[in-house]
Amino acid sequence: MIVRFGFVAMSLVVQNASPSRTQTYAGFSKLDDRDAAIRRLERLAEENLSNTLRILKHCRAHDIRMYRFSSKLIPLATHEALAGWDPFEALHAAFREVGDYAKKQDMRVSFHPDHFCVFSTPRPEVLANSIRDIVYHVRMLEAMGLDERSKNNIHMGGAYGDKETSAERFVRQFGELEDRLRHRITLENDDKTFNAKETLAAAETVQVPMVLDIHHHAVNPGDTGEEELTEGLWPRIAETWRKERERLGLSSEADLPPKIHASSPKHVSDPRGHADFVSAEPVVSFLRRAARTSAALDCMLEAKHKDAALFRLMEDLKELESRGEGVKVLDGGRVEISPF
DNA sequence: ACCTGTCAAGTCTGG
DNA sequence: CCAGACTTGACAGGT
Repeated sequence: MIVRFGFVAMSLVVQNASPSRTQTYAGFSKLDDRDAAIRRLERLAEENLSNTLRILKHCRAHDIRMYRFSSKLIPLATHEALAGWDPFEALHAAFREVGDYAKKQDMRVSFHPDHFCVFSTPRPEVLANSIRDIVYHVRMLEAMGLDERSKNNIHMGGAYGDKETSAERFVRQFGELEDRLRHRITLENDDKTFNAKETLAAAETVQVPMVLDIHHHAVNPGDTGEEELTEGLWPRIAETWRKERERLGLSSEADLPPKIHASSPKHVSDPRGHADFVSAEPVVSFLRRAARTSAALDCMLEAKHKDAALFRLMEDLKELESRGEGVKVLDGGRVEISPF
């Protein structure tokens, strides 16, 4: 199985390259020239996009083929008070340049709208905000000129005291989204409410691919044991991706491999928190089992130290390779994992 | 230059 | 019923 690794949003290696510079609404409304204030937001967005491009070039230089964009590329993008503002016109060229570069380097890119995007919510205004947030993220992918292989990963949301009803509400409300939005979404198991089995059931029902977070699974496994995860759930998760490839007319698993997230617990007292780095052994242990089913897989690292954690993991993988642990570091940032 | 409280947004818990 | 925790990088205002 061929595995590629990626990291999230910012680089700890490239200096002064934040893709998430912003402005508070309090600061924005203090400026009395509204046009100038809006131009300032657009200037910040251009700076964020130009730093995003710098990070993509850094990825290319280090054979990193997977990256998650910051959701904060455009400051105050979905704020109520800026509802009439369309930043995409001014940012057209900047978005296109980022997208063109990602395509040229054949990078897998994505977004991860954060916890304000909740399709299980019983509150109509929260649902409306969630749709607005998804539209914002989809418009960014479209402005980059990226096809539907590039997606926005979300969680199902809260349980509100009744997880079953909540899951049904998720399926109903999510199902009402137009195809243009639905085809841009993946579903991920979370660390305290919807576990891997429940998330997979929902993903199968609404027909979107599922992203498996193996750290979330470790702290929120439900009744799913390790054996059932790799022998029972993983083949079904891989199948959600096969269906998506079929829908997109892609023939090879390498064209859109299943995706997982990996991170390590911050501390025994805070097992849900993300550690600075990622321990290689538990990840390799999962990958070797997944390799029974899959020929390709992409793994997003969610570590505090971002790309620095990725570089350290690659060094640790080389160490495992030298000990004959079923790992082989290839060129192009790819790692070959042998099944066991 | 550095430190600390705050930030647009949601949900859950505990008092 | 409401305040605070959760989580995160960066702003904003202070020294």
